[in-house]
Amino acid sequence: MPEPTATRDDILDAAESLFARRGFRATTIKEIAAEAGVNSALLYYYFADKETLYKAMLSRVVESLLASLSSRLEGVTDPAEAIRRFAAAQTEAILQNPLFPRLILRELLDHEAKHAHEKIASLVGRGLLPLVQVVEAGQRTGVFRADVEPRFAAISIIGQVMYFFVAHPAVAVLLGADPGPLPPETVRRFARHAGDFAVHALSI
Amino acid sequence: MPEPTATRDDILDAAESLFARRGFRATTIKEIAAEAGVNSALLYYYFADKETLYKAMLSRVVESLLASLSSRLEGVTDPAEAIRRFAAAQTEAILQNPLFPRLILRELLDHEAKHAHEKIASLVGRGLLPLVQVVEAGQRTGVFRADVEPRFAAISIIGQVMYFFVAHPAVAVLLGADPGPLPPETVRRFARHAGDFAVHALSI
DNA sequence: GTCTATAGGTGGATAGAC
DNA sequence: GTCTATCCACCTATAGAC
Repeated sequence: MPEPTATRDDILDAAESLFARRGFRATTIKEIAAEAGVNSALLYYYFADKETLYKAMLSRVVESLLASLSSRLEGVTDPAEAIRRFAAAQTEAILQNPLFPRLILRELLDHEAKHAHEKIASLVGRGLLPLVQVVEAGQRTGVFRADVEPRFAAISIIGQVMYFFVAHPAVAVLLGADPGPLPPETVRRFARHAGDFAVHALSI
Repeated sequence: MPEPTATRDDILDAAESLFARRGFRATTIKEIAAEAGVNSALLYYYFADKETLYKAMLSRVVESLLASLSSRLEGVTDPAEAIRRFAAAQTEAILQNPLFPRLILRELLDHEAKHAHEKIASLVGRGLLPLVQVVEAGQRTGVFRADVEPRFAAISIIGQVMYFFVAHPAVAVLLGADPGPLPPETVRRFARHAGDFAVHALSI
């Protein structure tokens, strides 16, 4: 792990914003440099090439998301409460970094372009699997229906929220919202809805 | 609407496959021509430029999806049954054209690049809104909970299935599946799960 | 309708001064 | 560390022969 410097972080910030909004291929080194306020050649002092910069950016984002998620989920034991908390935590983490869903979805969509396969495994292991285990725990204690595939349930829970953010243009039209980002109240209302929706779906 | 010819359709087919797998910017005119088995200059005989080709491809896909969806949903009156049918219909339409979720998600992610804003409105009006109305109908007849925002519910229902397909690399890891596309039985099992999940979530 | 050839532009990456 | 200047590859799009 190379030690962070102010300039290096500026470059990573600019890369994060541009890669999220336009995608890997549509973002140029010169654009990133311009947004970071540095010369484009300087990017090659900090990163070997565009791909390496992309991977460094994605690592930083994924780590910060997983850290944010797990810090919000400590010490919850009741399964239903854990599901609601998960939806809320996922949403709060995204409100903190709104670029996150786009970066992950782009990575999933572009998986043929190899990019960063290990990061996906990391997200599954530390993001999806804990949720699967919560559902299984609820089934063991008898509060959740036994005829639900726990892994399918985890996909349903996470999918609702991810789709809400990624489909933002469609969601905004459906909700009749002004252009631009949705107000945080609306986003948090959806998060509560998603938690309720999942708990009702799972409960006996 | 230009009249279809065999060559034009070959080009659209190739464009569909490549744009879905790699995205707009990462796909080159020469690749599309090669996959269609024609010379790259020929693409400019049928389409004004790359953007026009992209829009024609997307229109064709969206129209065929909406047609496939609505043909599967005719004459269903019971709201719970309509929800289950919707999840199944969405899944069958995707099995018929597996590229569809990626194309739509890419379009949503790239909306800043203008591309085809009208197609999103069309998908909302003819894909999402009918689902909202089903939820509202169920609430009126008292079979669905009244304390659910129908538009949020529609997002949850569609989001589950879209995420399942788009997050395929993560889903495959979670399910411990072989590389490559998931077996149709697994996909249909998820579709049934998604329908059940939503109906349980909505029912009193 | 379909091809060859190529113009014109842009992007990733490097060399080397400061 | 940061910049200027530039090379080379590749991509979109057009001109024009067949």
